[in-house]
Amino acid sequence: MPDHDTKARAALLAHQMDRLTRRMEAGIHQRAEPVDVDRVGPLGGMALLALQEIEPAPIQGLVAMMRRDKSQMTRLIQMLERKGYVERHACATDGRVSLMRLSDKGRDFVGAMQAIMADVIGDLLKPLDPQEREQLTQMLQKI
Amino acid sequence: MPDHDTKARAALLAHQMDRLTRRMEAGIHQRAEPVDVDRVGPLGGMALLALQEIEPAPIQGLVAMMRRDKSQMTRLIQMLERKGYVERHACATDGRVSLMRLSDKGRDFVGAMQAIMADVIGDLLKPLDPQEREQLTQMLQKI
DNA sequence: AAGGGTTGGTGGATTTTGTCAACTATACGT
DNA sequence: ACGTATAGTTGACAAAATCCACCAACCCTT
Repeated sequence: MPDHDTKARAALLAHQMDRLTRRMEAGIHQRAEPVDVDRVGPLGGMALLALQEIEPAPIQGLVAMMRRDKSQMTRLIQMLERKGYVERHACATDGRVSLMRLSDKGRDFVGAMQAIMADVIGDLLKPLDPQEREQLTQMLQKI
Repeated sequence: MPDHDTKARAALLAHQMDRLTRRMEAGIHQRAEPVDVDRVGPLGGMALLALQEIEPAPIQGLVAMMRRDKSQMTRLIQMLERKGYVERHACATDGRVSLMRLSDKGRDFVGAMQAIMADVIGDLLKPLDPQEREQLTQMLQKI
């Protein structure tokens, strides 16, 4: 009965991912001093991390990268800008886009955030040996 | 500079997971006939899937499994019960707990849902050969 | 150069999820 | 019998997601 197995395994995978994500967030929330995650929110944190990879970038870049609705992204960025984590300036070659980049404050945040995440995730991945971890990221990369 | 690499890779992993989750949900949302996911919501769907694995179970069971707040689970189950997907009856040995199990309608839903998920996930995992898929679920299992 | 379709970004409104604290009632241990 | 722990519920609220309409700048094609 391979059919039943396949079906159950797909659901299992989704469940595992959800669970793992949840544990990550919980771990981060726990270890991050309130000062650090000082009201950027988990989503804002992810956005800053992502932005660091592609800056300078238009909102559309983040939308594609994070797969969120664009309206959600504009509001998120507005918030991050208000709080001084990102800066924006009009694009010279296209009047519609405004390019975002991290401010110094934003860059500091990203550094701290990465440290925390490395800590938390390293912890969660303890049951895996280094080689497996490498495999895991590579597999996810392929997808 | 191994330190910088490690930090970046942790963030990358989180990002990959988030992205993959998002793609799953999008895929499911796309292929599910509206009738099927007929207002149970993504979370409700996951809950039914999870419940199937452990029924009959108290709410506390789902709370542990899905790592959500108990109040959230209460309300979610109430909704699912109202709509006829789950049934509850008092536990004989413990007056505090009420055990949940899937109704026939709930069971039908789970079957349909699993089929869709197998489809969607099978699609997303296409870049991986069968052996790798096996590895992936096993790794996640370890965690 | 002028229209028509496309794309980047915003705003409004609503729903779904998530969080935190208080509270009831039953169970359990001593 | 008493204090404490546990299962479940409720209220209030914050955060995240979704959907739709909209503007303005772009890019065509004619």
